[in-house]
Amino acid sequence: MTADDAMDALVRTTFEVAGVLTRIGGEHDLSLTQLRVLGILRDRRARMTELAAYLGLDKSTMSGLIDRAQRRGLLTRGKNPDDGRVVEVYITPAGLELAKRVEDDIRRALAPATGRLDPDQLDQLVNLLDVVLTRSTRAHAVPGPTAAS
Amino acid sequence: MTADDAMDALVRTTFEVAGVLTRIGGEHDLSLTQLRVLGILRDRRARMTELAAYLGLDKSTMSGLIDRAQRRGLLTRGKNPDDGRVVEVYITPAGLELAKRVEDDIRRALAPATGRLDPDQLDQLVNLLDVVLTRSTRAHAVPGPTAAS
DNA sequence: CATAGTGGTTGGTAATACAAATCATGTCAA
DNA sequence: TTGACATGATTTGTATTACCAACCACTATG
Repeated sequence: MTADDAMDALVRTTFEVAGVLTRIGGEHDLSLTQLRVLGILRDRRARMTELAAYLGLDKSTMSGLIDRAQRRGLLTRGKNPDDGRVVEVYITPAGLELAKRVEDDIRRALAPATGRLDPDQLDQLVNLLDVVLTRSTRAHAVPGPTAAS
Repeated sequence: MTADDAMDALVRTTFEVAGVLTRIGGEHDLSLTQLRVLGILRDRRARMTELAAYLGLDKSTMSGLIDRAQRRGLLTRGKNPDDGRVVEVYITPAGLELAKRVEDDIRRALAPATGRLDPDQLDQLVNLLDVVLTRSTRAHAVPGPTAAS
């Protein structure tokens, strides 16, 4: 029964957080997907197919998405010298700045929620979610089930 | 710092779970939003404005959403005898059946993830997420921070 | 070097979402 | 009671998101 409760809590949390992200994104004229793209490109560059695969979208969807973000000056397309077919996408300074602002807003928006937990509980939550997020089947060296933190 | 980690874990979990829901929904020709509508109407009926407010969407968006679902025979529109302006939306037997199938699929899809946690951990996770989801400011009588389960 | 494969874009269509305008019904005050 | 306003929902118009199929450009392989 508890597994069902957990599923329920996860799904409700998902909608709740997605709602917050959608709202904050909207305040900056960013869809949830654009917000994700910006988030990904904050750290690293990526090729179109890579982005599409990561986001679970079709290549053609990426083209339009990147088109619009590029038109807004948030991203740039560049060529890969080793393979003329590849298009690599970078974030621009303007994009980076926007990404930072959005991240701050998200932090502020979620603070009341996470703020209801004390440091120990936050640690627990992070550890538990990390386990849930583990993609592979390998045990992943769970960092102490109950003896955590 | 841990609050940021928690935020990060929550956001990544959100995208992960949303991805699963989108995939499963897609297998049944349901968008994430339609899936939510179906989920809401499983238990109770609702009026258009109510649904829109709950989902954070515009009323006009709801009209189209309900139109399509109704055309598929998943929902019905009914009139409220007390107020002629109000339209109430019900789920149909077909819709209920689909909702159940989808829920099963979601359960199956998330099982590997939640299955990595033992009963105690599942309890912890549910409790922690419940606290995070608490909308109001009241302390909500946290059911045992560390002494849980 | 021809052929097949890979990476992206283009064109077409449907769904999602918003805003503004509209319509029908309710409510309230003069 | 009726005129003015408010509320609930739909309609219309537009942009975005997303898919698929077809296509173009470039690589790799025989």
